[in-house]
Amino acid sequence: MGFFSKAGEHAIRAAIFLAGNSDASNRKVLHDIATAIDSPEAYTAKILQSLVKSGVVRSIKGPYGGFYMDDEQRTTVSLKHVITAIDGDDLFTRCALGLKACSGVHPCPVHSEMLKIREALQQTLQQTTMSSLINSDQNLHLKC
Amino acid sequence: MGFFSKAGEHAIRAAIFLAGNSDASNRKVLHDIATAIDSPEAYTAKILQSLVKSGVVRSIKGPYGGFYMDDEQRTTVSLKHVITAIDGDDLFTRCALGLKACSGVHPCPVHSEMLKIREALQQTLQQTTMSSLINSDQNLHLKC
DNA sequence: TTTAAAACGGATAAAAACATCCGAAATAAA
DNA sequence: TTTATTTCGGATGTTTTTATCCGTTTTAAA
Repeated sequence: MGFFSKAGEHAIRAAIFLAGNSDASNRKVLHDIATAIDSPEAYTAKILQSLVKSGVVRSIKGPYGGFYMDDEQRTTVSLKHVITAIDGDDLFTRCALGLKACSGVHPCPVHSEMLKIREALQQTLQQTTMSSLINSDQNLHLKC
Repeated sequence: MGFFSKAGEHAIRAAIFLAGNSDASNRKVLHDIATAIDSPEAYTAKILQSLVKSGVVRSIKGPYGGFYMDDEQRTTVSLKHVITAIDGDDLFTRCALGLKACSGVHPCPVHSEMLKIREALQQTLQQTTMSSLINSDQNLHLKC
């Protein structure tokens, strides 16, 4: 895979879609989200449930319910929040060679090289909030 | 997972071990490699076969045979060669959101952000040759 | 209060990644 | 030439990830 798992990719697309196309009084229903981001509906349901639990999006049950992202989440939630909610933090913490004991005091042969990349990635994902994404590009495309 | 698949992690450890502990007249046998890098033996066999096919290491069959890395490979082979031999180039080419049509002219919402990280990673992996690794650290530890 | 629409949660299924097994081919030494 | 040692390659098994299914819960409207 690339940087993220497939579930993580679905999650980011779903989060961006909700950031740009929903709010507390304009909820989106699972079917519409899955269609908009071109992801399998049932699997997207699971992923959205995880995002709700981790506070990335909100949901309301019953008729006229659905998923949405509120203004606070749009400004607070970063790509790092989204991806760690689904993939965990292996990308930021796991030794590139898979060594359990790898650390600053006991580094693997590629430790310092990878640390730089890792920190650049982490910083980019942290500073990329949902609002920064939807403001920088009003024509977000999330499928195909 | 982290940046690389588990197979990719095994592969890098194996390549570094052979770079630092073998040459054309000092081959290492599968069992010793697997032990040295703390990887499952049978699976390591498969991975080594891929590395042989892609020219990262060499092998000789029969008694007194084994795997090794020659001087040319030590200076030529980079971490990028090793990892692409096992994981392919998804890490360098796949859209972070999994969009098929993502590209410079039709970018996904995180295209430019991820491109920078991707290029930094690619450059780091390309310039990190096997010889640079074993020269910079004579006490490579590859297990635990 | 009944009905219908939606998310929720647990069970199951399919695909991919991870890993093992074993016979075949190569080859060095006895 | 026989034997033993090693990699090679195909088949198989296991685990994790990806994905689906379906009954339950919530809740708004009729």
